[in-house]
Amino acid sequence: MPRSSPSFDLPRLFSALADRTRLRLLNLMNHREVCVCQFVEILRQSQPKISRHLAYLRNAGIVSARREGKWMHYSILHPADHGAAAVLHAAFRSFQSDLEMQRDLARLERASCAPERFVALRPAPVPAR
Amino acid sequence: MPRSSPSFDLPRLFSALADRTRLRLLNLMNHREVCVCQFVEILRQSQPKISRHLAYLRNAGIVSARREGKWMHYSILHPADHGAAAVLHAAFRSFQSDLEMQRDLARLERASCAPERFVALRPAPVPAR
DNA sequence: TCCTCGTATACGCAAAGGCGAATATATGCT
DNA sequence: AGCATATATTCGCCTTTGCGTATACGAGGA
Repeated sequence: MPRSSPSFDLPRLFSALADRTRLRLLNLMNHREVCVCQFVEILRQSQPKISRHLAYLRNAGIVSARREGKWMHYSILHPADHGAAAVLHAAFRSFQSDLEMQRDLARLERASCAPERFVALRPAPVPAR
Repeated sequence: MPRSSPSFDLPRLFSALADRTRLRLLNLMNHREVCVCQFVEILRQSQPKISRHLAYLRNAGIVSARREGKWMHYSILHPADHGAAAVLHAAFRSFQSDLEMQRDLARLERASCAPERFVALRPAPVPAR
């Protein structure tokens, strides 16, 4: 039986949105490109977990990845389908009344991927032989 | 760790929308109350399957049920949260570009729960003893 | 080339979801 | 009470999802 639906795969889109961690990731990507290390630092979740959810969003076609040296930068990929884009937009708007989402955004303001900030915490170099 | 989110449970809402059968049910309930027998007839799916998905929507809080004699009538329960209501509204709008959804609505126009339509198909009465 | 860092994927497990088939519940009729 | 109809729930099975842990990959620097 043909689906006869030229439109977006809506259940797939909704599945991608049906997880709090993924919603937080999308919220951080709203209007800007975000690096994986920033996601990890802001959400305080393990790197594999973050990476897996980003892969899920990528497979759902609502996020794109760009490599820059060792770093991966993720950003929203707005669906071509108008209805799907509207759903995504409504989701973003709903984040405005969510305190945790706003807190995440505030932390993104200060977050930085620059590892120089942690130089002082590095272990002492191994003595030369 | 407190969620600190007074808003709607968005992942739960999106989970409820992450199934094509449930989206079709919601589409049929748009602007009108629909009887279970109509769902079964229009979607051509088994009654337990329809009933299970309706229960899922009920538990997610986006549908309400009303009993009328032997029949159960379901209708949309718009969320109080503005963001969640907007998401739901965007979902409904996206149905307009989906051929199967429009076909379902067209079938709803003709569908009726009245069993009188099938009187002619009933077996002959058992002869009196 | 080796090492390190940032990121992605594989593995094993537990929980959730979806389905068909069977069964239970509720209402109305006789 | 007994039966038929409309709907809901249960059960067993399979697939999917989410997670922690471990490991692989890929780029840059020594």
